[in-house]
Amino acid sequence: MAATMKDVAEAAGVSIATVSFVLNDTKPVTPETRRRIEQAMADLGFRRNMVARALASRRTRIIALVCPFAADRTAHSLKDFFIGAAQAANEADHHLVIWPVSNDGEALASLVGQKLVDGVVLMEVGLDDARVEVLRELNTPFALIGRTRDMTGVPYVDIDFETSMRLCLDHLADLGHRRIAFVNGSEEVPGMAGFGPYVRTEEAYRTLSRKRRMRPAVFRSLGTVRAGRQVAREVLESTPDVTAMIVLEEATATGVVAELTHQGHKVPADISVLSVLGSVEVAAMTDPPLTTVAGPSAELGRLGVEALLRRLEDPNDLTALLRAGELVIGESTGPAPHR
Amino acid sequence: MAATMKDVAEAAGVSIATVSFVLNDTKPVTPETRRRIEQAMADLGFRRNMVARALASRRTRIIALVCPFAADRTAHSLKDFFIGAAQAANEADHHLVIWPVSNDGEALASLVGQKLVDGVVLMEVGLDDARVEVLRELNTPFALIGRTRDMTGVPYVDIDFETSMRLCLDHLADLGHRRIAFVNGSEEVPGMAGFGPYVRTEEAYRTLSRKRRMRPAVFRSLGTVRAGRQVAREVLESTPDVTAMIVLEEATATGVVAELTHQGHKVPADISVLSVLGSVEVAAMTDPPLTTVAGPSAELGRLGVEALLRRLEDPNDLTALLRAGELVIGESTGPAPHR
DNA sequence: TTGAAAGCGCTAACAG
DNA sequence: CTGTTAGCGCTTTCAA
Repeated sequence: MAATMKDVAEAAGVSIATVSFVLNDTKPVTPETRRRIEQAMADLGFRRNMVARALASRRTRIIALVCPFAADRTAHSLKDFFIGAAQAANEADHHLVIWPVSNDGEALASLVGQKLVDGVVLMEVGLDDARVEVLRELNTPFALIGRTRDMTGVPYVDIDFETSMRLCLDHLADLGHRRIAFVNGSEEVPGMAGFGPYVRTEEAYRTLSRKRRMRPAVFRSLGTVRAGRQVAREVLESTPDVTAMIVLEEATATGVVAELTHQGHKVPADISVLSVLGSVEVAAMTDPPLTTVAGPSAELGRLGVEALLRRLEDPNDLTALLRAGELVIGESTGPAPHR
Repeated sequence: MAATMKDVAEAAGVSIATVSFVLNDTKPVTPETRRRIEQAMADLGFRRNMVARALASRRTRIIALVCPFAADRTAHSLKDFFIGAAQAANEADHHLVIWPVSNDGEALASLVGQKLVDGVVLMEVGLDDARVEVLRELNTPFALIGRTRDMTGVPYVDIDFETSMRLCLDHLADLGHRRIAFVNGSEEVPGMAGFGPYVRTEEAYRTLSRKRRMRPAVFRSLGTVRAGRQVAREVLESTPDVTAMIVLEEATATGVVAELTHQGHKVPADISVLSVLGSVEVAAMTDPPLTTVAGPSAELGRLGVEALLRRLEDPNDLTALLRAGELVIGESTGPAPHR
């Protein structure tokens, strides 16, 4: 069977402790001894048993990514978070386990209690999130992707909503738009009340609009294509002087473009549409392809893991990182029409 | 700190072995003793340490999902595989780790060598896949999502391409279509040569077309919107009598619809478009929303894990499951036009 | 039906 | 610089 450290020690004619020292680089070892040990490891094809190591060292080198449970009501970009997080973990010689757990404190506590993971990265945190309390009480190291209301002492990474929104408004203002509507997601959806991105993008939109002396016009819509078509009609009826729309949920943005076109409005000649914090893939799928401020999903997954890993090194580390989306210009935005 | 079995044993006035027996239900225990032990566990808030259990039992109860590395060239549905797999694992009291490993045998071998996981589920397997050989040599239990050329002795779950394609053709034939093109993905992409879904859907399309005495017309396209627009033009030029198109990559399908509409062809009045093995979410995003035979992604993730778990119970278990997509009727298919 | 004890493979004092 | 050894918390014989 697979060689153990004992086998390596015997083959190299040293004690098992010495093998451990070269493996972990925790104590000085004569070059010659080291060489013999490394030779033996190579000969035997030795690979260190993670489980034994974890038990003895009280560090499993596994971290958990807690993600929303529902496969359906879940952003396209979830896969980017996964991949980004898993890669960051792998690069640091850690493993990433996926825990699809909804807002269920008990389930989370039970998983954490298994002592399988060194720490937890929490996704899609709400402004008030029960899971954060659970983790705090369990004394488990954790980091958040997103923010709760009170972030004192909690490491997190999140989207820089203000900068992201500023990118949208700058782009549209540069094109001469002065009457810009914002279509937010709907907090009516169960579990979405106080959802950070909804709250923060809207706040940024309102603040920045006023600063530019533009009258805010906020609409809400479910994150579906159908709802997007609906809200497009609403906007046209209630605020006909709008020349551009910033849309938060990408499916909604898609519906908006479809409905505008359907009603005979040219995008972007008559009205511009900009998708904020969606994915480039989905943005590319509409006709015309959406201009978007793409959400930094994979990066956030990576940064969340890295924040947790730092915290594991240093219990006082307090990462607080914001990352803005990136403006990817498509064909759904153009100069404001003369009216 | 967290209570151990020893604590429970002491509190219940029994030996640690007895606690283990009730925990694992491996030996008969007097109801009274059992009660005392359960009481003690409840009082102490005992939770079994997974790592110690794993080391002693030589079963970690962790399985790995090996998924494509590249965050970009990766289907929207990847997240569904993840969630389906993670849920299935959780339900069976297992954990799922994500290993983003491309076709790199050595990396995979190194991960497996850590003895962290009991088995591996491989995604996106090609007709000839190096990783399968690696796993076989390492003597690691594994299951495939997808199929290699030679599947003797290998447990797998995969899409039932023939039935999925039959659903497409039936649907279109029922609507009176007789001249149906198929737009395949492109094997020109590095790593996509011999990609199972490409090979098998095309084969099914050709076979079934001939059976119905319809002349096959196969096109190939990269899985992007732009390429979809391109291929739509190709089809129109080279095969103007086509009244329906079946498109494999969903981004391509999106581009096809956009281009047809753009060129003044009404979908579906002039030409029907059907997306095969895409996601309902993306299908809903075009205008008109695509009819699709939706790929069973979450289910395959789940079934792949379940196949592996069975294999772990019984090394001779040989799961071989095919699951067809599901026809979700949108508004991109309609009666064949009179010509 | 229960208990004692020997590991699982490694880490980390401590001793030399 | 290297070796000895006591665990990590649990499973699993074997004996009682």
